[in-house]
Amino acid sequence: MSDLTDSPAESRKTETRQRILDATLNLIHEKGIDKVSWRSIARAVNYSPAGLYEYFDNKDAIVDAIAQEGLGILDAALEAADHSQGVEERLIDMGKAYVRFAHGHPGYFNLVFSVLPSGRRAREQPATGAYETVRDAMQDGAKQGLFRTDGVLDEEIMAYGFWGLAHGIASLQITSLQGFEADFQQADEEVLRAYIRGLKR
Amino acid sequence: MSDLTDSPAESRKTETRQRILDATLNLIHEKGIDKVSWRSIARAVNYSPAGLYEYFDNKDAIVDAIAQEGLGILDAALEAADHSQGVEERLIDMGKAYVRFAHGHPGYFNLVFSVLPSGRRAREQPATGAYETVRDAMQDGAKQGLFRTDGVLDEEIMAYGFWGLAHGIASLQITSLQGFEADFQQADEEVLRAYIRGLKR
DNA sequence: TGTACATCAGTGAACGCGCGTTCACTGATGTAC
DNA sequence: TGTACATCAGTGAACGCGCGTTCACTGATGTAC
Repeated sequence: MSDLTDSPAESRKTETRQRILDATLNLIHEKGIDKVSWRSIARAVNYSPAGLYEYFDNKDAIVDAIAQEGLGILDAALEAADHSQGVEERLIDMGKAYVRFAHGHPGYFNLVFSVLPSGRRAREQPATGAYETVRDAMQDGAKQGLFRTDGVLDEEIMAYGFWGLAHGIASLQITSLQGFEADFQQADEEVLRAYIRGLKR
Repeated sequence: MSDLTDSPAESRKTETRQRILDATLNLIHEKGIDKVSWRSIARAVNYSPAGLYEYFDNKDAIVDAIAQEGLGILDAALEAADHSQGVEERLIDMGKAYVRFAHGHPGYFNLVFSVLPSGRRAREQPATGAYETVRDAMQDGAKQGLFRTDGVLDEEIMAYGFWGLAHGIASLQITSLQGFEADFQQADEEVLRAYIRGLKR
């Protein structure tokens, strides 16, 4: 993480920035993002509200930085899941990884994919990296002749649907279905497989 | 809407309640729910903040009432979409109706399906009525021998996946993909069909 | 090594603001006789 | 129909609170000579 060209002063600053980000993510987990105020962040890192301005210009800057971190984690998770043998297994693993990400980092997940509570739109094109990983796998499948290639149902749309399915079951699980007792892991695998089956020629 | 047994006084009260709900939904659309305060609702209906207490105990009560309305609309939309000939068409129509609901009523949609900004969980089991409409169609399909009936992939899981897919593409469209130029209607139909195809025996 | 000064990281008090809630109140409408 | 009273719908002022931001400040650390 620490850049070798950083002066000691710069790297201390970077560390503090990170401490602030970590504390804020914690607060988001605990209380929901709308209850997280500038002052509450300052309290969490034992600073005066004024002191925080040394590190960030405003709450949006902090939230944006956290969302970027979240995106990085998601990107990495999907890439890590992209190393199975066949195209189908790669896709299934990615779908599962997506859901696991939502469960493991609901704070990030909500931040990245919601209309932000501030009313601002979520980042411009969230998760483009992760999305491309999915689309690439779809393209591989199409190249191998695994999938239909109707005029309409191209790789882009196939990837869109897959992403939507993974996203949908993930967000249902962490919102409406939170607390439900069910073997979601198995159900998720089944429905992801069903979708892929439907793409085949 | 108005109950015939209501006294004039009671029905005036009901009307005012409705005016408050409508104004609040408007505010939610305009500014996002977290920016909607008790006082801003009062301002919107030209009441003093104190006057509102005649009609609702607090903001949560108002929001809950709106969420109930939203659920009613969604239930009705899915039921209305449930009148095509074959099971497959019924499902496709419902999926489209779901997405149309999200587009047409993003305020309701976010309210019903998000972790509420207040940090409260969304209502206990949102959209059970609408969900059951989907599951019933799945069951019909299974009864007719249209779908596989593996041990694992039962109607419940099929419905869960369908709901997740519709929910996922809907929420992507109104958040991350908002403003994108694409023929989502066609893409949605294709991916919904692909999923259903994957359920078939 | 010591001294003088500059920079840095952070403080504490203050500002004006919008919030939710309370309370005593008022003026209009409804009811009883 | 008129009068006396009760209820109703809503007001206005006040409360204490947490908020974001500013500003003059301080004490510690770093730098130059």
